[in-house]
Amino acid sequence: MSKTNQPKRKTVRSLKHDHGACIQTALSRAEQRCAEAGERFTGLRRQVLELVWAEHKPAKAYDLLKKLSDLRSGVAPTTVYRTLDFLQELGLVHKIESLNAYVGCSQPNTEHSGHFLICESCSEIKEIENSKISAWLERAAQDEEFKIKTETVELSGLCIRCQPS
Amino acid sequence: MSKTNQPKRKTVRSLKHDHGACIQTALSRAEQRCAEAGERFTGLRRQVLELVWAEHKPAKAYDLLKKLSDLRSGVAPTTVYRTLDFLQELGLVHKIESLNAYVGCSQPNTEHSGHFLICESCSEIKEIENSKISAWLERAAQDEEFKIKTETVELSGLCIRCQPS
DNA sequence: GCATTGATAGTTATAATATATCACTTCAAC
DNA sequence: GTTGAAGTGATATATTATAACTATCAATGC
Repeated sequence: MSKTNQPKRKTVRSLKHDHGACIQTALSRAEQRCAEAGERFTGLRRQVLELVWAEHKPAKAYDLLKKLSDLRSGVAPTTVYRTLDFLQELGLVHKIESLNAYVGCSQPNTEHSGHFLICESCSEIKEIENSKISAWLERAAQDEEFKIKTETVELSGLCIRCQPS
Repeated sequence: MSKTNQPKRKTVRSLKHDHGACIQTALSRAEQRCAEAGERFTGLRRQVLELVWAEHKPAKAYDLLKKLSDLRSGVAPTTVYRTLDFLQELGLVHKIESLNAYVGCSQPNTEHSGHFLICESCSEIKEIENSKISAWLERAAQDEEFKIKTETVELSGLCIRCQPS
């Protein structure tokens, strides 16, 4: 066993990724986003967002409920769903429709629909920032004279680390 | 009131669209598809598919359950979900993840993920056949060296008939 | 201060969606 | 006609989500 003060490294991701900092960034962006919107970033909202960001994996509402119950009392489904709805409205989390689960948004300051790569093997989720996708989809919709309001784009498959070499 | 034998015209779509024929086409394609796959197109499967195709709108599992109960006895949730799963595996229906609902597939003979335009106003759903979308998404995924297996693309908004003029 | 008010959170109940499991039936192949 | 697999029936339960009402908190004007 190493005697260094390095934090434990458990996943491949963590080899390159300081997740503590990642969560802190998300929280301070959220604080900022709430301030802008004139909304309060309450203890409950902070705790739920922190739990959602605990991993780069989709968080299920009832799993959040269980974890949240360890942190405070009087937690019911409503508590979780209400808070997730709030966070969604501010663009702080996205719902993954194909999994009935939630992930933190990495770009809460820009207006956008989330587009996701979902690894079926390790469950990690990556939000792709490729704005061309929206432009392409708009174009396809225009062929039908359809006016898009929200885009659900969820691509399931294998991330680079889970592909057989 | 007209005295012709024309069927009643209730929706805008029906003015240009012979939906009876539309369902018949879907059913015979399904028969063909099952034969190819060495699967049986049973009465139950036919009835469920017919109900899914009743409208170009998403059909919810429990609504199908109710309607199916009028047609036969011993219908439970399992009956419906099992049959929908079967139809999905053969590519005869798609699930709309953002609505927890099902629509008939218009191209059951070609291998494809469904891409949908969903009107928030009239609920009509159109499957877009634009194969460029898949190519674009592949390209975006390749930037992350991600291997796509299934695509969920659901674009909600307003169809041409529901847009304010 | 403190009363008013709207936003936030707690509480209870229930609705909507989906799966597990086991038993019975049907049907096609032999 | 037997048999074995596929299909369906039946019962129970798990999972996901919302409704409706009450209590508390926190900002504001007085």
